[in-house]
Amino acid sequence: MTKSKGENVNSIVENLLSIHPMLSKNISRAIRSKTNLNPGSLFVIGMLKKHKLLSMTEIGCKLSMPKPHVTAHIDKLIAAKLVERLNDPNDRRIINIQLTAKGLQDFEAIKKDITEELRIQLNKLDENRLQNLQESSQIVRDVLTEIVIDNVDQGCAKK
Amino acid sequence: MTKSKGENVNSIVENLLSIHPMLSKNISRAIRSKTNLNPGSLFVIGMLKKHKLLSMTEIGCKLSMPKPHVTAHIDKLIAAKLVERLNDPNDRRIINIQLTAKGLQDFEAIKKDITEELRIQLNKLDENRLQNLQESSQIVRDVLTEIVIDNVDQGCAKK
DNA sequence: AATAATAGTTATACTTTTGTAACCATTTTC
DNA sequence: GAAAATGGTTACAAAAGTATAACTATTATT
Repeated sequence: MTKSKGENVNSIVENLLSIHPMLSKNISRAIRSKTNLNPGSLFVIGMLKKHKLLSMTEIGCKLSMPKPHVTAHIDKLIAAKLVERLNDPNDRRIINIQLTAKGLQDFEAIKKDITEELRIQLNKLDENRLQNLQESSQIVRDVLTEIVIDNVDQGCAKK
Repeated sequence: MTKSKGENVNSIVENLLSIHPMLSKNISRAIRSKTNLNPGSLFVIGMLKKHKLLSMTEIGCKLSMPKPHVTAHIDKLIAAKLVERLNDPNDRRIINIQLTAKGLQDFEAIKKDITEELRIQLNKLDENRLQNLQESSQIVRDVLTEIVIDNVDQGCAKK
């Protein structure tokens, strides 16, 4: 019972549309209750953890947000000492952002906190289903990362 | 290279935390640009499509939103003729909500619209990866539905 | 029959997200 | 070297999500 390409795409879209609100509700709520950061700022941190060093413009490009919003997020993160600004030696207009040691450390702790309920629920699953879910979520993550990054990076190229 | 239960849970949490912002950015933006509805209202419709008939309180319970928000969402959806109110014959306090024919029809069209970009990206994947992603996203959806519903339904029981 | 509990609405306020216009500093282009 | 383009900030405004208190109508409790 293999499906056609079109059927698979439709089914995937259905699944992602169903997954989205479940994650959104739970994770957003947890972020609000467990941290002083808003979800958007946490996305910025996650992006910085992945890419190590990004300029303001690059952050905005990768997260599809206009520059003024990036400034606002970074201002908050700097006030919390989670990131720092670094002047670019080659271009004095550019300000590069990176996580501080505290930022990296706090990010891990925050992740633990905000997913605690989810973790409790997951722990009720038996080993086989967990293993299965682990592999499946990994695949979804990897493929989405690939196609979403490709999409967002249009125009975000490093010159 | 099988993982321990705890390792699997951690890895799943990591994956879900990574999937969330990718879906959030893309789907939320598409909802905003392609429809007159806000994301929250669309979640309500999705829930109604699944459960057919829900009271105001049940909707709030399943989507973890307080009753005043439900009223606001339903008011908008009724103005758009996508849902209708039905008085409960057994309890005149209760107002049940269900999708109209237009609501069901529009929902399908909206889903097509807001996922068009995603669909284009997905179509670039080869058949094997699509099949793989279909199965994986289905598993993630099913398991999340199971554990999240269980979670949210605490206190939402049908009496 | 009086009281408590439930279902839903109205009103209000706050935060987050999103969008946009105007601006300064620096670099690139011609 | 003047003009245009780029990187970033400031300021303002609108939409959406979130939270809560107070209220009406109906049903359940005793």
